[in-house]
Amino acid sequence: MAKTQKINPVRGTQDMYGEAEERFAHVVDCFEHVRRLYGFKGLQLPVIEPTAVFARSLGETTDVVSKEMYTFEDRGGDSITLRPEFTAGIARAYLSNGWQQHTPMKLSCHGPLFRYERPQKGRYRQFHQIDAEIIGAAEPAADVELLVMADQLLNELGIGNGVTLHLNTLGDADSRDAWRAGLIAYFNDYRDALSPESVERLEKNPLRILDSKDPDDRGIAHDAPKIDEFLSGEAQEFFAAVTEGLEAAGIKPKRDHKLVRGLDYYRHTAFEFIPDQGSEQAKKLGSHSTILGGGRYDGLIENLGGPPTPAVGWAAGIERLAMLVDAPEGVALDFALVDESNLFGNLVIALAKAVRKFGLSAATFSTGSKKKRFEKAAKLNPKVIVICDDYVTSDQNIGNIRFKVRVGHPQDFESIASVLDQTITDAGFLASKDTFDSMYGDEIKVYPLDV
RNA sequence: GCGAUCGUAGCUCAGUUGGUUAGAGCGCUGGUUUGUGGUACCAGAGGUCGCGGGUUCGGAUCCCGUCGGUCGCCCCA
Repeated sequence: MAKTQKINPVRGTQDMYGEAEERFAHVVDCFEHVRRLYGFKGLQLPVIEPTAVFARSLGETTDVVSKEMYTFEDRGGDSITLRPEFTAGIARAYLSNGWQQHTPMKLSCHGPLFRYERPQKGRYRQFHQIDAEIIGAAEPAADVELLVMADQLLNELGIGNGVTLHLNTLGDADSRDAWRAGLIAYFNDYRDALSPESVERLEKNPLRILDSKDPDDRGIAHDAPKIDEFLSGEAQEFFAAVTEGLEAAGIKPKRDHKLVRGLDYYRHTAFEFIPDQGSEQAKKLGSHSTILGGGRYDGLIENLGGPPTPAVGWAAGIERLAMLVDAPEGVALDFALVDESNLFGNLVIALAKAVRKFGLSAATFSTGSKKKRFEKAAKLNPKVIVICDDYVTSDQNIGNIRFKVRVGHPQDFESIASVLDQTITDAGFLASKDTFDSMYGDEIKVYPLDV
């Protein structure tokens, strides 16, 4: 038969297994824990949305919308898009369901997102984020709560050290527009000195010149007008309140005048948690090392046709966080049941079921040579290996099962001994502890109740 | 969309200036052995050297193309 061609995964997707999967799951578990501590409700949202949800909210001209979305027509002719981010879908759900009645709402979710980009380190076409939002809260305290929560999350993940909160304000709509105009005027004078990319940005997204990686651009950007020169009194007060709130929580942000956000709907607070240069964390990540970012998006829900509604939120890439997290300690298997029984074919099944009823994990090994069975069991490093061996005694009706307790976990010996005793009885056998005396070799004779 | 780099067994890789039947470790299968077993030893299976062309007496090795991975630019978490 001709060899069929190997099927490759879709570019930018990954199959997670083993340690990678455990790290990923650990990040999600930790997030679920922390968001509950702050009273955020969970959300499950569709992965597909009408294309308009993103086109309207993110801005038609952004790269995300113009060239990075997975958009297709379904069989009914509707334009459908695989969500490239969470915020817009959350806003849509808020409007679809009339959740105005519940404001302010503290919401969280996590799951896959899709962007048609060139994959590289820490960046995939199907990627995953955790996300937290507060909708319907105009006060700076909401921004602060979100940031305090993010800070706690990073600390509980064990990656808080070496990561700094970079904070900026984009002001209200008027401030932002004025700043933007000021930046365009400033950079226009340096047009010839700017990198080609930045000249293009001058047209499309002048704020982005500020965080250009080009050394020449950086020099020019250094003296660019700062948002502070354009902030309205109200915007200043708002930002001051956020800063003071963070101080009260013991968080020291770094004011970053060059921090902007890519998407159009951001107002006021903008922030990113970024690993310090040269830190261990920074080395593990690729070129773009922001691990958690967000801000206030008071204009978004209105863009989607809803009433003016203030909102703040952040999102973090799970893959990126997972790269930084120490691998969680594997949960050791409690019981490995090696089937060497000839008399009782289903012995290990009964024993395993009984063990699990105690809330202990059990795995059975019934295939391959007897040596292989044992080796496979031993490799999992279980707390105890039970060899279900038997032999016929003189009266032809009695089996004998040997138990061996591993040396690696002697501290568990007592509890395991008692569980074994009970388990064996539950499984329909009589245990006699005659020889169950030492930590090492340790046999129990077990007599089936009913053979 | 642009740039760099890599592509040899299931996995991680070695293959020297192109030269006889392409190697190792791990894993897998079987066996021997060690006082009751995770060890050690032996053996076996598994590769059209990403794919297609070219140069050559001869290509895993050189050239071109193509596909795929990785990293970077753009953008973003």
